[in-house]
Amino acid sequence: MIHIQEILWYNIKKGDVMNKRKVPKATMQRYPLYLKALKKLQSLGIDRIMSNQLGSFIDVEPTTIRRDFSFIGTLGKQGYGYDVETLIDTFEGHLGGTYNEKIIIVGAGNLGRALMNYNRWNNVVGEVACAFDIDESKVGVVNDIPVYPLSQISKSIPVGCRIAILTVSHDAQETVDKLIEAGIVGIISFTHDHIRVPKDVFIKYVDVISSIQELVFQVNNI
Amino acid sequence: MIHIQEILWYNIKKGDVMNKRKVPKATMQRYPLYLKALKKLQSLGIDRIMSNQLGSFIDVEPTTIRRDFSFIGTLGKQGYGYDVETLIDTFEGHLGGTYNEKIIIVGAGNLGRALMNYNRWNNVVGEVACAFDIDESKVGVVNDIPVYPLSQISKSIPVGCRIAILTVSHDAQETVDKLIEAGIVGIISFTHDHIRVPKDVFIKYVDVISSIQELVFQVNNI
DNA sequence: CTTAAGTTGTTAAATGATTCACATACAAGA
DNA sequence: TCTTGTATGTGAATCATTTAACAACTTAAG
Repeated sequence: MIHIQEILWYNIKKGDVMNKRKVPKATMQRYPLYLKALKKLQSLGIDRIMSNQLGSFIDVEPTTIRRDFSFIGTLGKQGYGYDVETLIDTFEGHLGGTYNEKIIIVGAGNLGRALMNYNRWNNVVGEVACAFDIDESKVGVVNDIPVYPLSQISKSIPVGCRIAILTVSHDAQETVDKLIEAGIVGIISFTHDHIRVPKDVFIKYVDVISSIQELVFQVNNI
Repeated sequence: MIHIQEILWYNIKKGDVMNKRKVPKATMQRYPLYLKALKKLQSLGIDRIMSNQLGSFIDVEPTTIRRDFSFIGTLGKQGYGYDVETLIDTFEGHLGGTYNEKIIIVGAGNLGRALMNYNRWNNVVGEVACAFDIDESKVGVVNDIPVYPLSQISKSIPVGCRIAILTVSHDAQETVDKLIEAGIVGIISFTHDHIRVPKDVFIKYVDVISSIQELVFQVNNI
């Protein structure tokens, strides 16, 4: 004899837990694009959108968009489309739009300072809390952001800080090891070096040179 | 009766022309990584390598590496491995290592100037020939690189220039349209805007904010 | 020369991602 | 309220990429 509670539990499990399928990597890479596009559309006064309109706006198949959205939940209404504001709120919740992500910059050279002067951090992912550099002469303040000596990382790293932007020009691996020890679990690396991290730490490369090389390859192989 | 020439022709065609399969996108994205790793290994004095050694160095399956390499040609020797110098030469040939790629930077603000001061362009993909900015007050010279008014793009763009780095903060789409008109076929965009290009033009985004958002999503969904 | 050990390049199998196709449900107008 | 048109969300099919498995070949040693 099967108890009603078992049936309910089974359905809940099946519907909520088991359906929480792993989000494909390719899908994750498109989420920031969706958010970007939706904000643009909102700023143009659009408050409701269909998957094929959004698709033609960003060159993604409507059906790909619908499937990508479905990993997050049931966001649209059949026969109606999607509410732009709802979508933006949902995506911001997942992509750091609570604006309380504390980010540190490691390496206060040309690029590091350019990033500190970049004025679009707030209201996008959070704020740059502070920076670090191994060179004591770089210590000080840039655009209201304090720069500390790298040796003080474990003392000066903000509470709850998980993400670091790496703009050092030397000893990248060594620096990353220190960051992980200090509790960092996500790294954006601007260096052209390959860095090894444990598999519970995520690293993403923002590498102009690799991008140009890939572009040259594409241009040469039409 | 079949003539010997037909057999030879058939074999050549089958082996050389038909096997020139289209390189997968995923593979293209790994080529710069391979080149980077190989150069590192060479600087450590390694002149011969096996696919599984390289694989464990960069966390890519050896069999993926071998397949990726096979799109370019027969680069290794069975029972021996790969000659590091040969690999580097081959990849450099495909990825702009002839160092004669003339690159322009469009937008001479903080980021644009930081890129001009970045001193690792030479001997990697080519050189930054010049820069452009819509703001006449930015015109001048930065790190020996001339900065021209954007209005002069069609006159001042170097002959044979195919690749532009976009670091403008406004009117990205409009600027890109001008670049394409001036003969640019590959664009690295640092802007956070979505840009539309004809399908014979390639665009790659180097976008800190999207990267951070993707990282936040990953960190939140372990 | 012959054999053993080892690594590539590639065919075939497995996994991952995209697109098709359609049942389902909502919206809007009569 | 009913009916019609429309857009979503999702199994099933297709396409793309990765991994496994192995034949073919190279080196090196006896």
